[in-house]
Amino acid sequence: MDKKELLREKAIDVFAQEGYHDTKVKMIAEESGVAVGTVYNYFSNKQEILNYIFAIELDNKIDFLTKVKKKDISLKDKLIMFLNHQFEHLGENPNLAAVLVQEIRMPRKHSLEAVESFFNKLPEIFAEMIDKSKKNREIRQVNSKLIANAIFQSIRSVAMMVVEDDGYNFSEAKQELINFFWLGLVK
Amino acid sequence: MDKKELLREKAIDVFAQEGYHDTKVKMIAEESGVAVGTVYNYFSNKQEILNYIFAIELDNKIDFLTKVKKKDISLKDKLIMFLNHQFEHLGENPNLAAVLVQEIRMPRKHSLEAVESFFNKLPEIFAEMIDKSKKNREIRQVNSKLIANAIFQSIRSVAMMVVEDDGYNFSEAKQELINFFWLGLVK
Amino acid sequence: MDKKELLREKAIDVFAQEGYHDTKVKMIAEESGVAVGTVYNYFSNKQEILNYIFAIELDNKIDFLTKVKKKDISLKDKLIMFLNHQFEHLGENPNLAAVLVQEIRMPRKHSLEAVESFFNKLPEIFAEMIDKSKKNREIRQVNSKLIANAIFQSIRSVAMMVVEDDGYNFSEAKQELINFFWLGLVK
Amino acid sequence: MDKKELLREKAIDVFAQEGYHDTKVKMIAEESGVAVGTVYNYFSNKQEILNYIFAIELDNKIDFLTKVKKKDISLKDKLIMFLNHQFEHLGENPNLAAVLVQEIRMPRKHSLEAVESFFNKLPEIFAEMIDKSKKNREIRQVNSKLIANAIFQSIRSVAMMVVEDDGYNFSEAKQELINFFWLGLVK
DNA sequence: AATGAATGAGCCTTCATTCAT
DNA sequence: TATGAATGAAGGCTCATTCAT
Repeated sequence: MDKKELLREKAIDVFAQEGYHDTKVKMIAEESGVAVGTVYNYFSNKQEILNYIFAIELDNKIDFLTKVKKKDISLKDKLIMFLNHQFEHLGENPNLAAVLVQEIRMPRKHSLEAVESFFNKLPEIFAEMIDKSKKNREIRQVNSKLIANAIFQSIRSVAMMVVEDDGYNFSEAKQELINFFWLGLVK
Repeated sequence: MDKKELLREKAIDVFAQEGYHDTKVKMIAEESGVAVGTVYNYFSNKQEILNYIFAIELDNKIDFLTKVKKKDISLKDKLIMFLNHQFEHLGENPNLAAVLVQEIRMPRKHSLEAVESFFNKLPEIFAEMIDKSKKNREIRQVNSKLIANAIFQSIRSVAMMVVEDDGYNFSEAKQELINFFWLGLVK
Repeated sequence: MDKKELLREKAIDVFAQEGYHDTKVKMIAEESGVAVGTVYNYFSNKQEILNYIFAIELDNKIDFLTKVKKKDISLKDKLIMFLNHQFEHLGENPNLAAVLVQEIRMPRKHSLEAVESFFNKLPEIFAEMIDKSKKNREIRQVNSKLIANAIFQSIRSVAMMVVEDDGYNFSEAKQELINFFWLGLVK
Repeated sequence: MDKKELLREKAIDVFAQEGYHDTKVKMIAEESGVAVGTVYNYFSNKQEILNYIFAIELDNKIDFLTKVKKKDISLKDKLIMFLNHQFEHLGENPNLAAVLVQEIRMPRKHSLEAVESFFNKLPEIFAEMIDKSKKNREIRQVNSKLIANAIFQSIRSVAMMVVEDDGYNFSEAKQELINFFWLGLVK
């Protein structure tokens, strides 16, 4: 049994429930059925736990996006693929969604490496996809970075809404966003 | 001299610089040139300071949005008005922008009243504006609440980008967003 | 009432009783009748308390030795003056004696500033006194620094013996040391 | 290969480098190339490691001093023999010297058996040698125990100086001390 | 209204020690 | 005998909040 993975999963639950700042390391330990000290055998401190959670997601998403980026399909289809992947993943892990959304980049202050990357690298890849599509004359001329950010944040926020509020379902949300984005982009 | 207002302004600076959690009440007192005890003569606790900051902004924005909502102009023009107002305001108060963006809603947990409202009421008003426009057949049929949220978060995130990164200017950002949103909405 | 002085005095008692490492900051606080936090209003950390104790003694002793050094009397009389001063002071503060003796210089490792100085500066002044006496042909040619150290440590150790063991009295110890040192030095 | 001996030697190195309190048992294990658990197969706890180091030295020195004591030679020659033995030994094991000097007796508190003995037994044997010499009218009447202590501490402190500071050599230090002690003692 | 010293609950982290393998 | 992951008691330190002046 991979204890680090166990701790990561339980940490997600506790962070989601309590918020990072109100989470005591002891809670994560108890939730995981281990002693506090054990947590520190796998993470050097509390921040590292959060960082690790983001690092895993970052890897996961970068892998996926990089693969999607290379595909010879329309930007719209790429967006669809990402939204599918994203919403499926978060739908299965609502607590993870909560953690990813609740934590924010601390502007002007050094924050955790993986958290920082999460908010920089991912929109960057989006921007590259948009750029490529611009060159292909598939979409109109837009400021790629800016629009990539807007899209990235929209997705995050809508994901949260859906997870929080039972009135929504992922499939509807997905359709809405795709249409919204696509019409906003297409010539 | 209104001391509460002084404290609010200095608190914005410190929160922006340090983040809410890393800000010590003493920092705000020092920045304001008063003793810690004085802070507690105007705010019952640290959270209340943040809450007050959001409350002021919330009032400001609700007032503005309510007025805009009533106007007999197109949704696009309403969006333009809001973006103008928003970006002007934040451009003059980059630290305020940082505070408003850095703080996040704490899902599933009781958070501060005004902060909560900020993230609920404002998108709600947006949604109402969108609804109205839908009825007028000005725009296509969209899930108002969902799209309102996406727009609201996009604006927040782009505002932050512009404030953080000198490579952007508000006027360009505004134009990009308006086009993006409008094309995404219009029939 | 000078609280820092109160804390210093109580800290001496607790350090003497328990040893520095076994002393909990809470013990000092309780002994002083204040809350833990109060200790940290006067000292930035536990080490600083010990450092302050040494700093005070260092100042005291440097002042005294510097004055003695300047006097136009024999080295023997200078030693007598120092021993008188030293043993009187420690006789009145046995706990202080215990603290000063129990803490030792950590060779090859950076230790506390005042503690470090205590073990360097004081023997240095001794060495200077010996040097002067050597030049006056009052005593024989010795390695001043080395002998100064030997004398300094002898005094420390004997002071401890006397404080610990009721079988001795300061006056006898003083006489013994003076004779021992002096015969060892004189031509 | 005697593992207990290996552990003792490596422990001396680490204690010398870090000081007893800052040494983690894990460091000793790593330095020795074994697992932490293994350390506990040879020593019941951390204190026992230090105690064992002192016990070995104590035995060594008691053996030597007892033999020297019995010899039919002058006290001066006995002191010379001890200093020779001492400085040779420590010169070959500077880290050992550091450990023996850095640790101090904890007055008024139960400390480790061998450490305690080290600071009591050795000066005691010295005192006996001095006593014998006093009876033989070889030296003047002195308080044996007190002077024995002074000598013992002087040697410790000077040994440390020499080990620490390359400016000294054992042979010079030895000569200085012998002269100093002897003149201080002789009629 | 202003002050700022005092408070003390509470949390992160350490690390000597254990014990199942 | 050797291992090293697991343990959990314990302590240094923080900082929001209070309140006597």
